[in-house]
Amino acid sequence: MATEPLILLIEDEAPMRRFLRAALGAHPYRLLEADTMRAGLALAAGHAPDVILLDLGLPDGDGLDATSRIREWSTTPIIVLSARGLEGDKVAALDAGADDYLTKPFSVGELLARIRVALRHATATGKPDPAVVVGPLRIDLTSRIVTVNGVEVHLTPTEYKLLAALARFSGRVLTHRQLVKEVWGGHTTTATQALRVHMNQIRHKIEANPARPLLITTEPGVGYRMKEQDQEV
Amino acid sequence: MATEPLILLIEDEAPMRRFLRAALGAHPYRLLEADTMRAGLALAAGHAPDVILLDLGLPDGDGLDATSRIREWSTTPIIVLSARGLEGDKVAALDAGADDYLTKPFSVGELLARIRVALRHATATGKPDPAVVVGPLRIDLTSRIVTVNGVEVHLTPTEYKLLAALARFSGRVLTHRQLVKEVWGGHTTTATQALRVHMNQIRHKIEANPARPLLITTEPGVGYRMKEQDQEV
DNA sequence: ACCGGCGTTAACGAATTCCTAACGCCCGAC
DNA sequence: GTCGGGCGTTAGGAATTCGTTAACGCCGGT
Repeated sequence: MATEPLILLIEDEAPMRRFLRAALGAHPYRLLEADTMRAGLALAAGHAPDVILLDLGLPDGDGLDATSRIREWSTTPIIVLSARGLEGDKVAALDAGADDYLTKPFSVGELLARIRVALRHATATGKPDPAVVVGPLRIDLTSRIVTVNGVEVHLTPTEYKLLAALARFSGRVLTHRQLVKEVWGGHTTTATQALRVHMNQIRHKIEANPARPLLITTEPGVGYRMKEQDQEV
Repeated sequence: MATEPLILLIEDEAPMRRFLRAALGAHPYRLLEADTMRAGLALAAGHAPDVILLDLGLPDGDGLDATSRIREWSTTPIIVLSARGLEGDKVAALDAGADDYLTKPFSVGELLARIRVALRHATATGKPDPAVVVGPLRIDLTSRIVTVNGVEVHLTPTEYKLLAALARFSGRVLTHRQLVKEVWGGHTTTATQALRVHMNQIRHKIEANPARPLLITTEPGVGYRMKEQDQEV
């Protein structure tokens, strides 16, 4: 955040965009606008905004889905703006990864205050690095590229999800249940054997000696753990 | 967050406290209650809760003032609960350092979701994990890593469960029955002999002289006790 | 229709973990 | 002095878990 904080507004209704543009314009913020989910995701990935204001009622996609997609690689604060104020909607959005939820119509002052809260969090969190580096292994969570000693390795979708989940909590143990939930999503229960197979595949792709894994160790009876991320500067 | 997240509730009205106690009780949270601002500040300082729920309408002090006071030394998420829903109140509270603001009456589901958001932030802040440290022994309860003199020690699942239970109550005696309940879960009763075996294994792994245990002492006829943890900084 | 990549399940050897049993020790009770 | 209970210690076999390979079905592209 070298200059003014950058705010990404994803909203399809032009009047609302005008309104927010005017409200934010009076403050030292730079504004980025998108009127579709697709464009919003592209801007989020390309410009690394400091806060995202997301309207749930987009025509070309589910806002909850967008939230989870962004959360796969970024911790940028997301403030949801929605016309629907039911408890279920709020809970679903917050659990999908949103940081706040405002019901339309909202007051500008409150929105600005909540944006300030979000920015405060962002600076306190520091710079969430988009890449996890552990020894020779490097996982770029934004571009989905995994390299070992600089050479790119190809991972299948589930392999990547598994590795990314471990990377996001590098240094900590993830139980079998947590991993299954991260990769397959909550409801499945009998995937614990598939887990071992995929882990084996991953190890053959990233470990120097797959029989003696150093990067991803197994905690018998509990789960797996990726070695702690290398210390940054 | 060694075990369940600790939530501090600062609220003067007994019915509301009862209500929240019931709502939170159904979830894996530990609850701390205060009915005055003074008591709340003391508990916040003494117990380092993971989330603070703060009612603004306390009789013995201004909630905004309390928020700023806490923010002087802590970044613990503060969720304000207030009967007043005016924009000015919200902005003032959020700018004073609160992280969220809920207007009474609020739905329980939304409160719980916003608590989860707050807890998510707390873990993402990247502060070093809280650990129990007793002499050369260090037990990181979140990443599940045990070290002695800095070198990592491998523990089997039951060994770890046993050690973690003792660590959580370090300084206090845990009876055989309590330990069996912690490790095997409530119903089993004839595991008191297995207890001795596992304790023996643990001692060989963490004690300098397993025959003269210093870290985990046995209270004859009662149970075991881990030496009190070193004073934190 | 063929083929290759992918996800899942099955099967089996190997390693790990867990419990029970057995024995020796210490210490208080009688 | 001796008995008995609580505890520490060790060993062995049962049970669980893990790693590994092979096979099967699915799907998209050619």
